[in-house]
Amino acid sequence: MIVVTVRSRRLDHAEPTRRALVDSAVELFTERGYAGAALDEVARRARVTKGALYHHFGGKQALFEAAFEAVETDVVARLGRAMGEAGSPWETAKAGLRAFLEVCLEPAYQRIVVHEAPAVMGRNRSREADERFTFGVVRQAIAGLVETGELADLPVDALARVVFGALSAGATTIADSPEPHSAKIDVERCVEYVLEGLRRR
Amino acid sequence: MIVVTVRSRRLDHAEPTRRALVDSAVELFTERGYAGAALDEVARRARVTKGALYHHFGGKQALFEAAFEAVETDVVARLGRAMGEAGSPWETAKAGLRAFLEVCLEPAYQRIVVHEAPAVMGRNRSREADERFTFGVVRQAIAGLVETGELADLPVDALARVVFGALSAGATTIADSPEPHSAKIDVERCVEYVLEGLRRR
DNA sequence: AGTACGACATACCGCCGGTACGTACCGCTG
DNA sequence: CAGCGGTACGTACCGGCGGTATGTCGTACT
Repeated sequence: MIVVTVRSRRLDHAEPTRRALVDSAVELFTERGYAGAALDEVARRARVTKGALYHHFGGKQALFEAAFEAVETDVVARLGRAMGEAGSPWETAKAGLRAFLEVCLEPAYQRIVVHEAPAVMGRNRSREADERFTFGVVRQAIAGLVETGELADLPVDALARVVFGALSAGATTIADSPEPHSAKIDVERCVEYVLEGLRRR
Repeated sequence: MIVVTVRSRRLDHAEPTRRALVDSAVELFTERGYAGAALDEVARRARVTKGALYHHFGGKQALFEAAFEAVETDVVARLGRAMGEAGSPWETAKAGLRAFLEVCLEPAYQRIVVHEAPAVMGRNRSREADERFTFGVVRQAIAGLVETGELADLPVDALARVVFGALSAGATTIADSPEPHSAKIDVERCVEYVLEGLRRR
């Protein structure tokens, strides 16, 4: 039996508005944070009304999570490209590190994923979501290094969390620094030194 | 000239209500987060009205910052006691590390300081505030270790931020873990390994 | 005793998230 | 092609909550 799923033409109309809503949500949440962004204005920027918004999303929180996913999927894709070009596992990890620091400089990632998400979605939901995105990438890299014996034999989960925290803090430091350039040099030195210190010894 | 400042008896009445407000603010912000805590209920738990609240504080944000400071000062005091008993700088640092992980398990610190503060107070204000409290302690410890040559010669600011991030992430991991006990063992192993890796080599 | 001021209480406004309901348009069926 | 059901919105409204303006009571000071 062959089932041909025909995309309704109505969906061709519905999806663009949905995407427009997510886009303006990412914009406004980035600019003013979760509490500061009014749903009326999110809808206005997408040139629809709140009715449309509540048709596509369950509420403000659901809209935020959609924005969160949009940002994360984009980031993960770029991280994948940056790491795919490297050779050895160790080189891959370092390439990922640098790419991740770059990503953390972007306002949308900083505000939505790093700062607001834990408070808005709750710690557990935020953690679970991260698992499927950026943190998942870091975890994979760490796991690979531990398996191949490059890194010391430590519990992967805990190690990945600690390293991820160090990376995020470093990135935040760079982003908020009055002199991002020199700050980035300092942070990269520290992080690389930390990673070197983790090598099997 | 001798000036005797006589504490007005009115202040003896005003300060207890102020403290009661801060206390119930810490409670409610911990339970329901910043957005979920209604000022009316904060006042109600302190057995006053919103009028009293707005007499003592400029607004919700100011109240949050007062709660933030209350939590942090308490934590710093306990950290100081825990570290004062140790001998060498290295031992002091390790004692501080363990004490800090303990602190991070407390809901009030987790919710108010770690998760909500960056979003509520803004990243820069939150960073500046931290500087005067918990992060200041960590920074001091790191600076001491670098000066005495125990740690590698890295930029202190960046290093302190990275280590602080690693600690916070580790603590969050423990707090949110389904099995905090084993998680704590894992995290402590990782963090100690990271610190060992930072020793001058 | 009168007065000034601080420490609250009360009443009210405006914004915003959420809900209920109405409407236009599309695709399907007989 | 007429009628019908359902989807994709728009409109109108409610309620909660942060913030403000104003009133009141008690204390210290003269």
